Amino acid sequence: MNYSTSEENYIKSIYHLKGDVQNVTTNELAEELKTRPASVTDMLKKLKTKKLLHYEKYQGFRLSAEGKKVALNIIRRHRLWEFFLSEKLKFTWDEVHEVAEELEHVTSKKLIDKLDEYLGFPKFDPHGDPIPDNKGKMHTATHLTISDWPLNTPAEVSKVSDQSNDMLEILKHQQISIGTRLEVKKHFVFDRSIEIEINNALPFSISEQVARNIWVKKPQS
Amino acid sequence: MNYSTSEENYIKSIYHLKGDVQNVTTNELAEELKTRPASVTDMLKKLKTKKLLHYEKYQGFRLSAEGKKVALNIIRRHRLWEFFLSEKLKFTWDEVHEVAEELEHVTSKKLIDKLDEYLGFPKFDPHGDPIPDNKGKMHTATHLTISDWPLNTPAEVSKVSDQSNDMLEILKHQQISIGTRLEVKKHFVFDRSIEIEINNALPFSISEQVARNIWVKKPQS
DNA sequence: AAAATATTTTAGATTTGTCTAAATATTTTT
DNA sequence: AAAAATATTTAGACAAATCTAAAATATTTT
Repeated sequence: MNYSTSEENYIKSIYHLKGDVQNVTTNELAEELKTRPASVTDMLKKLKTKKLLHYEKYQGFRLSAEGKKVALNIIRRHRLWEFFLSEKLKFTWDEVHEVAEELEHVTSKKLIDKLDEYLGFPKFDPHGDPIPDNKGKMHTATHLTISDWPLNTPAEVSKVSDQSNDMLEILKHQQISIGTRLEVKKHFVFDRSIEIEINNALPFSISEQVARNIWVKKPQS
Repeated sequence: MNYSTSEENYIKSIYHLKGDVQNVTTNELAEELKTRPASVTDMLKKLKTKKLLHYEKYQGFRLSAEGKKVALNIIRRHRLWEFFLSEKLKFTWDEVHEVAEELEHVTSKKLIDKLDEYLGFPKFDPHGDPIPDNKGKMHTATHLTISDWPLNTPAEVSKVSDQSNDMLEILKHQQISIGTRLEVKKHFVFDRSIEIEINNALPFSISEQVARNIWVKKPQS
């Protein structure tokens, strides 16, 4: 089933406001979409007949199972495009959203699955938000290894899986420890090594083996 | 200035039918766009007020300078996306058009210029059609592939792009080589295969894949 | 529990892009 | 050059998505 750009934007906004658990009110959604409550009511009646949401007059509404599926699919498209724009076309993190708002409405499933593959099945977009896979599953983890962390996005080291002396030797040498703040600057395709930057110092690279063992999360503040 | 998807499709079709030299008729355009003549008239009035074309009642219409600029921009977007889909996402040549029809309407100039750069400023799309640069300039090569050569017009083979053994086997079999004179007699819509005639002998057909690799020019004399 | 206030829905209008059917203009045929 | 055929435009309608203003319903306050 395909939906219009407008229908997709309503679905997406409902999901962003409350997921599929809580009821959303007409005014809230009007505010979010920068439209009028009357327009919201009109569209909701339409989405109800399409069984994308549960809706009782004056009682607010909530996404149905099908509605959630549709929402996750739109979010998948949006975030994959954001990743592409940032990683491949070198847009800065603050420029990607607007363009992705347009690209997300191109509905070819094949396009999105191939794009996903081309990008290496990324798990998070440049803002650190998780990207649903082609079955709608998302990594809820806020912890990732450096290898999966988005480029140019602040990170804080939270864990090191391999505690061997050999690993610790490298960490000590590079002055990396729990709590260290860093950013990933570059992914090298050839050997999947990674360049990181700490405290605005000169970036340096680490091998994939090392990167896969260093876990990071969004910094506290 | 931004135009709606529908307006863009009209502009693009006019350009495809006649460029900006000849007048296009209402029925031709209705046929091309799979719509009704009345709808064409409606849209043309609108495009006239936007100064994208010259239009006199009952006299047909032609793109204005501004209209041509818009058309070339849409074609640029379309062909860059086709190149991307084919080169990066590994779509086959026959799958790219449909998806590009959607992507071409995403209007961010920055997106397209960065995509162009990322792709290495390609000059031709996967079908061999030239891609306008960001100033609207296209490689207007006097050399064309057999697929683009006009019907019943003398041509001389100037180049063969694919020099693989498999390609050369076909050329040898059909007795085609650099300098061979031929005429294109027919285009088959179904598989875009092409019928050619050499030395007034019995015409025979070649596939699109082969035709796209054989370049021709006007014979010397 | 009634009044006041806030929220939501309905009724009716508007814009864009499309359509059918009828009217008008142009071109071709006789 | 008139009739017939063809092409184009106009008139009026419709669906989608939106809006304003008014009515209906729900919630909060007194």
